[in-house]
Amino acid sequence: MPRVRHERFDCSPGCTVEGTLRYIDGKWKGVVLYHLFEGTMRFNEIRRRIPNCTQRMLTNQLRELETDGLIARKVYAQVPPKVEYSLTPRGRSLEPVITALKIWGDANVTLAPEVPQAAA
Amino acid sequence: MPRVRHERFDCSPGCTVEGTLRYIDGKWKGVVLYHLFEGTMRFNEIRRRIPNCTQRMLTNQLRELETDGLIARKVYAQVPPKVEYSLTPRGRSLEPVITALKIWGDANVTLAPEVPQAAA
DNA sequence: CATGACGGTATCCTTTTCGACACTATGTGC
DNA sequence: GCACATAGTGTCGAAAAGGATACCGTCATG
Repeated sequence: MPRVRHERFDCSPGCTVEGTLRYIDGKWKGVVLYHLFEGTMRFNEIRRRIPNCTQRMLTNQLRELETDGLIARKVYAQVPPKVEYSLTPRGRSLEPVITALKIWGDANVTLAPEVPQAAA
Repeated sequence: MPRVRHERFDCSPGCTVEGTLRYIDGKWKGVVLYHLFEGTMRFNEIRRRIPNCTQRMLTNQLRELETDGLIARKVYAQVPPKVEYSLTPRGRSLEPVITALKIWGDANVTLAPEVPQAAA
């Protein structure tokens, strides 16, 4: 999330591209959305799927996604807390975008590029 | 561009999504790519299309895109300098991604949300 | 009583991003 | 001699992103 989420996007025709990016930018938002496409999930369920993301960051990203109307947060008033996250229709409409990102990434992003894999 | 471009993307299946984002993230990269899909352009040509972007930032973004192998930079050894930017095949392969971002943005990103458009 | 699971907060700190502004070199035009 | 255009670079500083760590309340389990 940049300092100002979206101020004016009529500056030039490509600006809606940036506009979309502002929504899915953020270190873990892409992955979170990707996982939520599988279905509703509880907080720790998501957390386990993204081990490198700290609890605070996950909370942050989820809150922002919620604020942006991409995901819904449902709290159950139970004693061991239970919170479920799911995509809103708006969030689900991002599926082609995430899919495009994943396809390109699978083809072009080298996994762990700098790691010399047990450089003997 | 986050602090580390891509360290390991094998952490979870959605990570290539983030991987792709790391390439097109950066305040103006999306727009720059978008404009370059139209064809080769000179520095100030791009600059004029993205008025809100400062010269330094544009140079930055172009350098990063070049480093990532998405665009090519051709310098003509002329006295009034002339530099042309164009997409590499790799950069061009991002077209479906940018297109998906633009489609979603056109449909979902409100232009200038806080501006009450001549609120009388 | 201590520990763990759940779903978070609060605080602190470092790194990154990005904007503003000035400065560069060279040739042309006035 | 001065300004202008091109395509930058350098430096500074503020703000934001993001990581580390500790803490919260409640209930169940051992």
